[in-house]
Amino acid sequence: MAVGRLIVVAGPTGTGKSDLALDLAEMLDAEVVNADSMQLYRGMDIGTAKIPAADRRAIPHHLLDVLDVTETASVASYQSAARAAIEDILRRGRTPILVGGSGLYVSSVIDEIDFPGTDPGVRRRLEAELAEGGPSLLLDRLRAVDPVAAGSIEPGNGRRLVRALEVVEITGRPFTATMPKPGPPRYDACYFCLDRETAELDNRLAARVSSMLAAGLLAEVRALDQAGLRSGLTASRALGYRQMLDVLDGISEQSVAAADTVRATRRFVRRQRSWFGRDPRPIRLDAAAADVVELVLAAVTGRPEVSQGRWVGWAGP
RNA sequence: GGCCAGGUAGCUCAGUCGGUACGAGCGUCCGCCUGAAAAGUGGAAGGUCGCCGGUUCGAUCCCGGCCCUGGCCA
Repeated sequence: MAVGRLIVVAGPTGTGKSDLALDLAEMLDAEVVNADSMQLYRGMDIGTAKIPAADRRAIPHHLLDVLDVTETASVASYQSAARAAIEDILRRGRTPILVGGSGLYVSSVIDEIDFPGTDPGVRRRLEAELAEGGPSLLLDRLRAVDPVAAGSIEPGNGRRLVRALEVVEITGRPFTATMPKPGPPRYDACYFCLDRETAELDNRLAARVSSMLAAGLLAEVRALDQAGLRSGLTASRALGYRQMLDVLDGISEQSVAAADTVRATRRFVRRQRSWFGRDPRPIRLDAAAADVVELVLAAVTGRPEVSQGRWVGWAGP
């Protein structure tokens, strides 16, 4: 039963998105498209909670293991790859399910966002200037060339200041520093946001980190270290990986690193909720509800039990 | 039992040579987010400064006693 539209399963990490996607995929003759910035990396398996190939129930998964840890991930390239994968799946008469917790990545697929180009040379120069003069230098410069952007970027956010200046310099046009208002999603997407009660999610996260360690996370990180993980701008910052590198360096004990990872993950969940929470479009589901799969199927096939924008299950976080 | 160090924000600790705690990091809460987004960033709430007395115009800071913690010695 293909439904001819995109299904999106987003939400904070550790809520059970990947498992739900597998269940849905089986029922809908669907294929999974990853929307998780870290599962893009080859070899980052345990720490990203990537579903092992053997457990994928023969359901095709796209955009997993497409980058080397030394490569820098980027939304722009993700956007075109993900859209291409989705369009191909639809063309073949199957159902694409976009699954992941990277808010900007999900948005890049279903929203009308055009990412202006980039120039490594310009970028490098601006970054050097940031390192030397600090953000205030760049902010002053941005004020002169693009006051609107300068007004909406936090004065201390060097990263965004660099990007804004880069865009202005290479395109000659102002930098759009605000996200577009949510409109009708592309691909007629049926958009779900999965969540769980905070206390329950906290427990799951703690348990997940312990089982990652038991499953050999440290060894995975050691192997990736040999493969150049440290030189990867994005991959080396991943939750769990950064902390395990500290263990390898003797900077912290494994137990401390584990606690740090849990804490950092909780902080991440908060940012994810802040991101997804403001989007009025998704149907919010409690992953702990016994009938999540049925609820999703009902919504996807247009039956009235589930209404857009309403919490289903519990009242929401 | 004696000696020493210490008891300040939920946690770890700064600090006040007596005048309303400029506290910090972490945690918590609330935001932002257009080519690093598991990244980057803004803000807020939290304190009877162990307890009881004394000295003083005034004590978290001085004095006495007590309680608690850690260490050392018997």
